[in-house]
Amino acid sequence: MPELPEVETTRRQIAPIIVGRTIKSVKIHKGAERLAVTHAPHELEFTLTGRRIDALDRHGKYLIAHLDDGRAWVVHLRMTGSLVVAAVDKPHRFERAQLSMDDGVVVRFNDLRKFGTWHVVEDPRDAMPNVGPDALSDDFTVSWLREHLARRSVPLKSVLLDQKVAAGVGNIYADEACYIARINPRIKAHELGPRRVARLRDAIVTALQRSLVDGGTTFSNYMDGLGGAGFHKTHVHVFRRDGEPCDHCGSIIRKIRIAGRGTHFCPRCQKH
DNA sequence: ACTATGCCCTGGGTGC
DNA sequence: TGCACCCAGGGCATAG
Repeated sequence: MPELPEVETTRRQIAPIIVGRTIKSVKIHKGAERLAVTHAPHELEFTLTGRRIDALDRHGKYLIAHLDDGRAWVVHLRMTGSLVVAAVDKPHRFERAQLSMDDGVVVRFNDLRKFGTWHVVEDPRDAMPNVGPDALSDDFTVSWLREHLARRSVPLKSVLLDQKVAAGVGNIYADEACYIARINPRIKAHELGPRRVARLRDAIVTALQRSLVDGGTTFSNYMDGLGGAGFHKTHVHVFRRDGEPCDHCGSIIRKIRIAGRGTHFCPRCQKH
């Protein structure tokens, strides 16, 4: 699942290759029409064609390509998407769209489950209306987090998945952050005191930064901007490690369900 | 305003 | 080998 570290890894890899280049052609494949949110597929292809990419930014899990006509091409990889730059060779099994750049480089959008989205908008914020500060930005402060936790009575895990609260955090890093902060993901958000909120904020940043060093986490489908895998999986503490011993205390990692999401934690290190 | 639920989508895994 | 079923989950729509 591409979350902040995976999307940022992709951005860093493909930005040097596509920024400054002009899009020569775009093809959204049959069956992947839902990819195009703001336009009909052929209109979106037409809209992108001939545009130069002036910058490639990221906010939370969104990639934002700034175009030379002032608009923005906003890409979300959702569950199984990846944006891969590759020399021309045989297409990936789950390729849903393809761009050719003016220097011959081909950018492939692969997405097994077809949940990914493309917007072309005047203002990138129009494509991500419910998104708050990026979790690795200076705007993601302890006081911001405290404010949002204080008015929510749902489990902490649910709040951490809310992109309005911490853009870029998804299921993997919500679990990892709770583990690093030694907080039970089931605790009601408003029950967290100031000290633990501060610890949690640091743990979120730590979890994301550690993964970024490894190029993100690949469990099954995620591939980075060059078609490779992230290797943070080998450094994950709890996510999908249920049944295995905790790195710290040796207790068996448990898996429960919170807000419809698989949630992993150490019952001893994260008692409360 | 907050909370809960269902939907989208398809390969991989399991059980019979 | 085949078939039915369940699971994974980000973000949105909808209802309460």
